[in-house]
Amino acid sequence: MARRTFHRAPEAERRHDLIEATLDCIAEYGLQGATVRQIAIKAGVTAGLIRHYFQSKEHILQEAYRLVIARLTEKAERVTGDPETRLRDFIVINLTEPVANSRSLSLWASFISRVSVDPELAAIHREGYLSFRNALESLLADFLAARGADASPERCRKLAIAVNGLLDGLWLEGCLAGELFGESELVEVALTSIETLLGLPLRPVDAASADR
Amino acid sequence: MARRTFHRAPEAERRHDLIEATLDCIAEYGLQGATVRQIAIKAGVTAGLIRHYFQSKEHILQEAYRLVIARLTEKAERVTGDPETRLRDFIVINLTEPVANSRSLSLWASFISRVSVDPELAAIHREGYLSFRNALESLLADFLAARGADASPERCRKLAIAVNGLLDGLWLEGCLAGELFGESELVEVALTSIETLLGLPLRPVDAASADR
DNA sequence: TAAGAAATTATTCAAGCGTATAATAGACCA
DNA sequence: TGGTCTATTATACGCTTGAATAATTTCTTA
Repeated sequence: MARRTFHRAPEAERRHDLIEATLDCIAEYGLQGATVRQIAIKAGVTAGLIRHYFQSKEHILQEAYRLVIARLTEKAERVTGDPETRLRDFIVINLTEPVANSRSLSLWASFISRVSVDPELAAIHREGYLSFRNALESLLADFLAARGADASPERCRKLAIAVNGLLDGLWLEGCLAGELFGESELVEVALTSIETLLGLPLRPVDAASADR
Repeated sequence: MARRTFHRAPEAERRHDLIEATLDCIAEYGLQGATVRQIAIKAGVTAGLIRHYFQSKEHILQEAYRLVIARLTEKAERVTGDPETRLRDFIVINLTEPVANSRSLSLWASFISRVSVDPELAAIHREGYLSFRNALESLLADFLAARGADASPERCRKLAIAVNGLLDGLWLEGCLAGELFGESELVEVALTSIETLLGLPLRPVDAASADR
């Protein structure tokens, strides 16, 4: 009865593969389907290996959540260019692939549902949330200032709350029922709504990207 | 070895108690913690009884989700009064207790994370979502019409998408991090933002409720 | 090329899971 | 009040779970 052959992988790579497999399991079968054995199968290893890299199942879930949050926020937080471009790109990125799709939502909701159970997950969540909102708030402040509009801290705070809510909500709608909306309908709604909220026009996406 | 005593409950009451216990378990320990045995303990019965009332665990979860959705939407969909009052109450209800709290979010997220796994849950979800958005769209149409503003179907659709997103997003923010906001800050942000989006003022909440 | 380190597999364990079935007792009606 | 129905308890079964440990194989390096 021959043992299966295997190859030894660098620690970082193996850990990453295991985390990726965990996310695949959660997206496909839900948190309940992300068992140690299923994750191992998906990663092409045996179950015991998971415990060699992660102290417990809780720990691999925490690492997996970190990766989910990073993927949801990293692109939007690295926008470049003038204030208007940065703001507009931020909006578009958050409402299009790969941030907005049903897999993202499945993963996000799975972890959110555990935030109230696992304090460590709650900490990871809070960090990601604050970082996202601060990024948005400074984008708004820069944009308003560049246009010579009122950019007082109070106004920026209120606007950040509203725009953050709008983006979160539209992201949710798009992920949950994307087929109910036209091609780029949600992005259009977001851009025109935010223009209205800020009281300032944003150049249309086409003209703007043609500039670059 | 004496058996434990018990009392026979009417079917409707017992079913309701079991569903309520299910929600308690999910809110406290997450979906994973909502085991047949835990639910039974929470309901003060033994595990076998659950199968007497529900065909399987899947079925009790589906019923539980129906209740969650009903509680999230029923109050807001029953607003009365003139168009402005209805719209404003709709907004306020969705962003205050008991709709907006961390328990609601835990339950909602738990089920949303299973929507992609269980088609029956997906159907329940879709029904609730469409009903909510239609209610909002007609509230907006009535309000715009009453004020003599443009209430064309296209405009109402776009506005409903935006306002729905805004409400969902603010609800999310409030549930997830309520302590980051002032007493009624989210409601204020929602009301002023929606005023801006519609291009029409809403009387403040105080003056309005004093009218009734 | 031989040896040692450790990454990986294989196996085992106790606990908990959803479900099935049999025994019991509460409640209603004759 | 006694008999009957069935809601409820009690117990058991087979599986799966996360975890622990022992056995191997791969890879490095001297």
